[in-house]
Amino acid sequence: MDAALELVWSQSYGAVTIDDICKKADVKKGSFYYFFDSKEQLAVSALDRLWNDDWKPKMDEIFSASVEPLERLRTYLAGIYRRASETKARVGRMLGCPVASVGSEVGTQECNICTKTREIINRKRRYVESAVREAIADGSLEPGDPVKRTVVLTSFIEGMMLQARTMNDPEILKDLHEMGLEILRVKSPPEVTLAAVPASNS
Amino acid sequence: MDAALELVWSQSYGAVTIDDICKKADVKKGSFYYFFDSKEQLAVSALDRLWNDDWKPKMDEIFSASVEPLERLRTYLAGIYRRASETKARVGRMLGCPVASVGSEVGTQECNICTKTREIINRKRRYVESAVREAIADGSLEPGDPVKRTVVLTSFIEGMMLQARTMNDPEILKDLHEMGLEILRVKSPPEVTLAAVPASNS
DNA sequence: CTTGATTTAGACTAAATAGTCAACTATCGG
DNA sequence: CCGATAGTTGACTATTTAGTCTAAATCAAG
Repeated sequence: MDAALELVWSQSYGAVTIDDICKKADVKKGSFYYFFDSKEQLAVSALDRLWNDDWKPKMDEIFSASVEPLERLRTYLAGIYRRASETKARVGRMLGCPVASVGSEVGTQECNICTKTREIINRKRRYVESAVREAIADGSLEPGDPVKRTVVLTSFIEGMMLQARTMNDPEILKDLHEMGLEILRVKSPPEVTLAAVPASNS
Repeated sequence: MDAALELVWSQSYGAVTIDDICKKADVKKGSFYYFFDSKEQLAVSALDRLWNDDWKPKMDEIFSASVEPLERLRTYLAGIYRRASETKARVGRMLGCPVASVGSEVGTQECNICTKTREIINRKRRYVESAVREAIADGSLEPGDPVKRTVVLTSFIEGMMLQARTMNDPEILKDLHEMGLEILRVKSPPEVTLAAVPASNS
């Protein structure tokens, strides 16, 4: 599953063959088919694992209720550019969001992968939405519909990631944090925002 | 090229084979290789044609200098949901932006397709950017950096399209127009905006 | 019509790919 | 140590796929 994720993330779902995955994982085809029926089933399992073992814990930490809602969003936004840069430094490529990439690629085919990517995207969104709702309620964001505000923010983020991947340039994400806060309509002026930034590395 | 575009758009670049394209175009392999060296070269030609024969004329019309800058942006935004719905009605699927989909899929491979998708995305952006710049200059948008404003808007749009494709639901784009104007920071209140809409079908 | 150039057809090869299978090996509870 | 279960292996088949090649067909101009 790790090998499959890496390959699919750095290339695309369609470009990766079962032979590639077996080679990368140093496993023979027979072993592969002992555990999985097909590439599709493997992809679903791998995405499921990605969510449960990697993303969910991280999201639970970032969006912990012990942190102020606006601060959660700040931390989330700041992490995007940081992780993209790290990945680019590690693999030499701007990779973007694997779930969005795969989701877009197979989204027209109504396979099991679609169900899984949709599920993960919706789960992720829920974290953002509840933080946005709370932040609007506690007055740290301008009043408005939290659902729409979340749609705008998450679409913006996905669009930025998509573009960074297409252009192979993580630097496109440099101002994502700042732009994201602007989209969110933070009440306090940017000067105050800037002064508050050091607190985000807690 | 038409057959290739249709297939790649409705599925993905990796999922479409030369045989598929030949079958769809009702052409034999020998003919294909008489005109093209490979699937990649065909894709580049097809994307180039898509831009020159389809997108560029449309963009030139929408972003005509004879129209007020804000009005250009309005028309552009309104067209996205409309066309997505039409396509969904025609092919039964929410397809999104073919250039963005292909660009994301092959973006990590540094092939000729990448160059072409990047070129098209940049060209498209220039239309939006100049309209945003003019709209800020003439006071119909709040003051700010037109480049950043454009990045935010286009990323938002691409993110929405990506999501609509992943979810196979064009209705996600229903409020794109309104949300886009909010992101653009239109100066006049939404009531006035609403009253001005009928003028957009000119 | 004739000729030469362009285009098409379809059979062909070689490689890649998905998927199968029976034999083999490791592990683990008793 | 035994037997059983779980896991591994590599060779195997069938299919798909990219790409080639030659002969036939079409076309355009004199």
